[in-house]
Amino acid sequence: MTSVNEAMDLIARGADEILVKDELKKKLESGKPLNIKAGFDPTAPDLHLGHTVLINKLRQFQLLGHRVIFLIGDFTGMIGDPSGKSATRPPLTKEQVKENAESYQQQVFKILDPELTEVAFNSSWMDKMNAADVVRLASNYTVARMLERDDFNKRYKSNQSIAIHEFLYPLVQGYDSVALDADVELGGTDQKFNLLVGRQLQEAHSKAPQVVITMPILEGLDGVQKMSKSLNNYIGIDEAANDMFGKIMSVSDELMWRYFELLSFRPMDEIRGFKKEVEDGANPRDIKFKLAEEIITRFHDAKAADAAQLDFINRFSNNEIPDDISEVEIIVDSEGMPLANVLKEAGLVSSTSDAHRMVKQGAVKIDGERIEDSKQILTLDFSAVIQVGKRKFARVKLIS
RNA sequence: GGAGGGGUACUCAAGCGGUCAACGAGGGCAGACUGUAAAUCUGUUGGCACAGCCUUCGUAGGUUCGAAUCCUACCCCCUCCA
Repeated sequence: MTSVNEAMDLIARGADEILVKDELKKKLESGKPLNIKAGFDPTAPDLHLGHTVLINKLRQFQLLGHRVIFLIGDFTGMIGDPSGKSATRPPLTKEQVKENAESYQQQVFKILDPELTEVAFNSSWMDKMNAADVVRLASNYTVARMLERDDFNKRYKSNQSIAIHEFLYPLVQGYDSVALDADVELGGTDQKFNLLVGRQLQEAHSKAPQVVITMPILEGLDGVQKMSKSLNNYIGIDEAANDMFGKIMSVSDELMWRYFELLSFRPMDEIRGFKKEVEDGANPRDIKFKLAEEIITRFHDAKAADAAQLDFINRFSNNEIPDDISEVEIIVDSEGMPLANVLKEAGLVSSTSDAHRMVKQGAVKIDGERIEDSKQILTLDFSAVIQVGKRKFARVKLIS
């Protein structure tokens, strides 16, 4: 049985803020399993490691014996989170929401224990509200306090429009905490305001206010901007083991420690030990191997992790051609085809112009030999491994 | 409703009749060096039948031998006044 202090340490790991710490301690001391709430948008559930920072924290609560409520904001989805000023989203159909929710669970249960997770939809109580209920809910909060929120504030000051219904978003999210009897709610740092509204509404309903825990936004592979799909600096949890391995290895040494803190389940003491090893001269690469191995084991399995590591060493340390490369057959006529076009057809470059550039820069190899002429004609009997840059390979065969 | 400013490639940002496929910076990609780290240096960054040609500068027209640059209309954004 973990002590309350040990539990506090585990919960605090990587967290940005815990409001209010003493309240959390008291809740933990009660010895009762707590309701841990986290809300998710019902949109495209394509999770990457950045999202898992929060889910990892939920998992830690489960390990401590608490109950996680995975809340799908299907009702709030209709409003659209005004955080940041995104354009209005088209409302999702019931079927889409259901589909997304299922896909979510599938991905999330790679980390969470399904036995200790309750999935909830906020439409199940919001749909029952009538206009009078909504007015009553709205009476619990003031315009002045709404305008404290940073993005509302900016928009208000710069004379940009704020639709009234946008004020309802934090209120509904907060009401979810009332409906669920949440003891703790987790969210990203950008959710701080919304999470705090939950506290206020719980008090207005004569309930104990929830503890709010904000988790930092994980930096992407570049180490500067937040991990996101649109910035293409992410590691998706569905990615192939080899790709995951390579991407984790490309993380800078500095960022590696942050990934350890937020993505690894190793005890902090062990991680501090790794840090010491590196300071004493160990190759950071070998420590990074451990991080990659742990994460790939989580989303694939130990065997895949080992194979990925072996592949990585062969490919990049020993400069070998990987053996799982794709095979491409290209149909040509008797005249053959210029190399540049073959590269394009094989999907190794985006255009023939790009192909010419790559060859000029010495990035193209055929069976390991650097090529200098991008216009050379490849004929029907051609069959070889073509490489572009460090990581693009294809076994190319010309057929008629 | 009135006055002014602006829309340029992935982003920011020059250019304001030919020398502009469009300066510069960031980002991306590639090469060197490495541990596919960081830092650094170099090259590259619209397309194609690639020493040449074709299409790009909010949209549509027009002037001109020639327009991102001038004119007209339209769309969108911003600032100030009411």
